[in-house]
Amino acid sequence: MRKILKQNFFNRDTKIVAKDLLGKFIIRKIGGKEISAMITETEAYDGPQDLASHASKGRTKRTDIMFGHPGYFYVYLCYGMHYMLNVVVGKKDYPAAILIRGLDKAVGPGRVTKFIRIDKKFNGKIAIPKSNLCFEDRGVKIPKNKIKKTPRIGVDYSGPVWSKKNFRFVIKD
DNA sequence: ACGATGATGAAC
DNA sequence: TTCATCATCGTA
Repeated sequence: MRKILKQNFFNRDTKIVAKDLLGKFIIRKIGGKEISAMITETEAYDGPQDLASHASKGRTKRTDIMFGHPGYFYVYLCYGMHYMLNVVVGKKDYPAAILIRGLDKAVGPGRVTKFIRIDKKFNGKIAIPKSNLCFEDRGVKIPKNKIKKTPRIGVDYSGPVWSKKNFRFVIKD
């Protein structure tokens, strides 16, 4: 019996969900085949005040998805060549999302989307079992002392407060 | 160390 | 309509 993560998994505190996603598997169905990999690195983008988050610009056509219901994907193009895969968390009207930065088979957010073949068509889609992109709990538990917290990558522009927050979560080793 | 490459948001 | 900027990566 497979345990695909339900929408309520994402309707919790951003940092808790970011930590809990470590050790979970991302499932990508292409045709009859399935690609899966364990999540090893995440980053939290939490709330309208977070200057590193696109949502700090307010509600725009781009950020609208982050203000919506949890469990939806936010995918956008960065540096003109890499798609970033995020999943929206928290209750409706509270803008927050988690960036999937690394898998056991692909390290770096641009490589992640290349590896599981994500593009902007996934923006606004929901992570449910029948979707061709969702998350699964395979019973892997990551003990607390195996989780490393660090500042987020590539967000120096967000100022001394937000760029220094330990919102990045990595499995050690 | 740096260039590729395009969507976004803000200013004009 | 134009402009600076960017949640990165591969090559050097």
